[in-house]
Amino acid sequence: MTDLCPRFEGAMEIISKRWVGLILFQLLDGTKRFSEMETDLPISGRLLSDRLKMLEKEGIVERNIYSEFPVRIEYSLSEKGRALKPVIQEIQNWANDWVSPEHLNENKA
Amino acid sequence: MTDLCPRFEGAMEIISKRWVGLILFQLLDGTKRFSEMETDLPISGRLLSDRLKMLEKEGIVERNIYSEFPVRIEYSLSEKGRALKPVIQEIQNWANDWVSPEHLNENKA
DNA sequence: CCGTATCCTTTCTGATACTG
DNA sequence: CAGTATCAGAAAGGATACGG
Repeated sequence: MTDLCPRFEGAMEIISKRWVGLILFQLLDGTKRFSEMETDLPISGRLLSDRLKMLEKEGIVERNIYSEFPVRIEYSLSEKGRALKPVIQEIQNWANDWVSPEHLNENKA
Repeated sequence: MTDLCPRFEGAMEIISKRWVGLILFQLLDGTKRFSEMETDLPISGRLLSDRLKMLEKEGIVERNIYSEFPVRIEYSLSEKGRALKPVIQEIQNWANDWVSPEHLNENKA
């Protein structure tokens, strides 16, 4: 079993991780700081931290530290991350065509 | 918090559900029977059943029953489901460019 | 063949509290 | 500000057995 396409599976494993889509969506808009992201996303700091670490490990997100005072840390997309733009774009297109804004929180069968 | 884009969030909630990507990938290839999918996917029958039911509820997958003998049941994509083809395609493109086939099972920090 | 029901284990999430 | 540690509850996942 399981041999659809190893690369595709690998990609899905990253992208389909919960919250990753929203994080990417946000970072495509530009560099962000931790607290900004935490404010704009519906997740706790711990989860955001987990995901950013994971995405950094995957080479999708870059973490830049500016030794000013106070220290500033910014997150942005790497080239690999920016390459996901078409994916996010297509999801957005599909969402516009097929998903109603009220959809959220309706999926408890 | 949370107001990136309700539609996008709704879309991500469906698409990023674990295994959904692989299921869509498979169905884009054509109509499939339950046992075929179970054989080709790395998930148990219970999960496959759950996901198909969810996708059917979302109007993405169609379930067709042919009253032959023995009864034959086939799954295929609805128009809404086929509209996801560009998304899957872009993920595939990204995977080809950026994901190594060995990637699987490396994400346990 | 095509599932559903149940049980049990693993993983994921979120709240809270605490460092540099 | 930018996280990490811990802990408990929720959700997801797999195995198995059974029904149409």
